[in-house]
Amino acid sequence: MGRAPCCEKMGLKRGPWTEEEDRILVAHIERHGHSNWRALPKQAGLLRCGKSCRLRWINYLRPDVKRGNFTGEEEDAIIQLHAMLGNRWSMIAAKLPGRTDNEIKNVWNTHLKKRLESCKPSGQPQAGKTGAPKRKANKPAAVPVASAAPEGPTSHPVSSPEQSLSTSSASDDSVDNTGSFSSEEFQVDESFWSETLAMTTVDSSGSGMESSGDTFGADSASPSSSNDEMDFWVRLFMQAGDLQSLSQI
DNA sequence: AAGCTTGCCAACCGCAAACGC
DNA sequence: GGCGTTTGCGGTTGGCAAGCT
Repeated sequence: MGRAPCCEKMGLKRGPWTEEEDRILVAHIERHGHSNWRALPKQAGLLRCGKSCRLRWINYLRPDVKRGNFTGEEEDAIIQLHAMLGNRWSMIAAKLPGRTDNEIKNVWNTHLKKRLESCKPSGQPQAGKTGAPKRKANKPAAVPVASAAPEGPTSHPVSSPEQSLSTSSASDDSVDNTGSFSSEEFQVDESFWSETLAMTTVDSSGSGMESSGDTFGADSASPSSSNDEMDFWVRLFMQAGDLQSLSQI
């Protein structure tokens, strides 16, 4: 909001969107779609840059965007995914129907990160905070082991939902120091992600979550049920467990 | 009641990948 | 294959509201 303007110099508007602008953008996208963000504002008669329109649509105006507080399950999912993926917000968002990367990023930075830090010994670096390379699009396999399996014993890249933070207010210690999963014990490699993500997208039973690419399409299906979400996590954890066993052979 | 601090979140920027010619 | 343009992503900022002194 207060940086060097990129739109202002072209006479374009910046800052908070008005209801009128929202209406115009939604109406235009409903009628013509958004094949070309750059041309869209001009066609719609908006004094905004395409980037701004895109962001507004994705983060706020899309019909499938879920508003309101995050549920415990969603927070757990974010924590787990962040432990494995690092700051790949778009990938995390793809696994949380109705949530945007921006929203997840905000929740992480304002709530979850602090919560996580408060229950780990000082000096422990945050999972994936620095390790993840910036934007390796569509390449979950690129998750470096270092970020996928945080070094501290307090982080559990893959733990059961019961171990998750939001359900452990009285047992933060359990998240803990016992280290049932150490970085040596659990390492996520490329094949893990290829297989795991493929499993979630191609799941023929139909119980998997949506594919990461289509989850948020304006015309995508409605969000999956929480049962499906739980199913996803159960499968993910089981898969992780299987791979661990195999790696020890 | 007023001033100050802190937390939240919408929106912006820069960079890099993807795309098209 | 090279180059310019567009899109998407992650990091960061700053306005506002709530809480605190």
